[in-house]
Amino acid sequence: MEGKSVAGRIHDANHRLTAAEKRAARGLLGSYPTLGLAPVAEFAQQSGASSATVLRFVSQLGYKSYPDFQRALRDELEERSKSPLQRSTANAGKAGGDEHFLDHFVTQAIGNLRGSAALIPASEFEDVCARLAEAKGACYLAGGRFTDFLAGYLEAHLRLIRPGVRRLDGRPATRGDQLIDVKAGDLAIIFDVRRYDESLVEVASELAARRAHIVLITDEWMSPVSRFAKLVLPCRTSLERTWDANGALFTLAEAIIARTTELSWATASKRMGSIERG
Amino acid sequence: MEGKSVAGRIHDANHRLTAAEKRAARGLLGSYPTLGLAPVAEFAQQSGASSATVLRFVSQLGYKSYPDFQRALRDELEERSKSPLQRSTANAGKAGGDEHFLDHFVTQAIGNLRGSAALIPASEFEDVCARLAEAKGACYLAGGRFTDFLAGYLEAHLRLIRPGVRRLDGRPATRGDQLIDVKAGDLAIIFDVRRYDESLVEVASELAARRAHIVLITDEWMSPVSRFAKLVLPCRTSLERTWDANGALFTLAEAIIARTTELSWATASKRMGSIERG
DNA sequence: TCAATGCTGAAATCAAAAATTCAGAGGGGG
DNA sequence: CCCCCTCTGAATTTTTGATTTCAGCATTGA
Repeated sequence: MEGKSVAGRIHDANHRLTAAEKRAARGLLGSYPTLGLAPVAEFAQQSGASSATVLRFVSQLGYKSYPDFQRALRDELEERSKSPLQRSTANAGKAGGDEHFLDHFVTQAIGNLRGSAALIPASEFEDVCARLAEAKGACYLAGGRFTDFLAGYLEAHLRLIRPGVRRLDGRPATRGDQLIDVKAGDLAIIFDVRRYDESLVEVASELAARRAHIVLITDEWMSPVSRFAKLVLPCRTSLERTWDANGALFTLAEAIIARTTELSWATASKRMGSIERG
Repeated sequence: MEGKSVAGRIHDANHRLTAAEKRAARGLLGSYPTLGLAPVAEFAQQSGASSATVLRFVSQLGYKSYPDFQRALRDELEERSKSPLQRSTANAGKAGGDEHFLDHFVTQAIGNLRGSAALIPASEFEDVCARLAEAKGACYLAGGRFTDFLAGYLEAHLRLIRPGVRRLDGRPATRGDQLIDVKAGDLAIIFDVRRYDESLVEVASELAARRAHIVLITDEWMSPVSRFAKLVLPCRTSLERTWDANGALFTLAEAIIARTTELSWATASKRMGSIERG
């Protein structure tokens, strides 16, 4: 228990934590470790809890005082900058493989998330959500080889909060049928990332011809679909590996879901209620 | 002068500093920025100067108080951990709505990611990837209402790197057919999050009866499937909103894909190559 | 529905750290 | 060699922030 990292202790104590204490934990993990180095009052305010709760949280972690906890954070920080690579050899218990893989991967994913948030103008994001919330006309969804699952995920949620949601599947044979009802002003959300899908360009061009309002969710290298899109939301996906990471697109989809729900709460909540019961 | 880094200010002010103040500067630079985040007394002791000198030093740098100086250090630290492409776009917005929604959402998602990394033992993660890479026996995938798309995403990638990957769909009618070939030692990966899917428990129990090795990817509240699982990878999903966020599960899936690819590179790369060409 | 338990944050208390003061040390110039 | 000026850190004061307390609130279980 003594020599454990702060993040590790949060893990251990997780089940003991009360609701407000978890808020504190989340806040800290969200901007780690800086928030913990701030005075209690600021920590409290930033994480949406009271000072008292933060103190209780820290004490749950096993520190006997707040300054004690801060010292632990500083030590960790110091440790990390001393030995960039070998830091968590401390808890390198038993598994033979690369202990840090998950940590390292998650760090990169976080970088992509932050990068994406910076890449996407707030106004465009808001615009998309507002259009979805208005629920005028239909909303079509499509994705490429892998991103089709993102489209599916988004569709499954949007169906709950508004009517007129359809997914376009990839089969060229049925494309005509699927697009036949598209009207001017309908919304279309297309996911497309590198190794871009040619058929999506065709779909997009068809949608554009029918005056649909196309939103493109893509990677930093920009799918060619952007040519037809009214709004483009680019995400960072880079990874020093075989594959790119689409986690940022996924989180963007979830953000859209959350924001749209919020914007259309009055109607969406009723709708969801009736679906529950039905 | 205002927006300058602390280290930069030290450089600029260097000639103005007295002997003892330089000792303080040297100490801070020596373990930057940690020492500056400590209380004055400790800073003083560690750097071999008195508290008063440290305070004078800080004031020379242009900060109006010690806490003010510490805040600058924390801000710097936070800034540094932010992504390569950053703030310029962040504050460029002009939309009327909730400017910070996406930023805020992303911050929470990051918290969930970090929390998940802390929650998942490296050994279990490695174990799952190693089993996948071995490619002995078949690998079944299943998910619930929303998480089915995660299962699909994982499946689409795993198919590229190893044989014997199947997805179990939700229809009870075909369940018998799907499970008929399950053999002892086969791998099964099940996704299940809150509002847990009852049918998944049944599937899991059937799989367990056939001695499959069940891996469960779930949220912090633990799907009841855990009863049958050999390995559980829990992720943080909490959000102060209507829905939980599954971004951490998604990223975990991507991490599994990346790690498994790495572990089985010799065989996987050939396989992927032939799929490309075929 | 109502008690009981436990969680929560506002306010009061208390401790610690930051700021200030000042006597004396050190060092350079006369 | 001595005086004067500047720098320095111990001691003191003041301010800030950590801790505790407690009344109200929510949640759970009967």
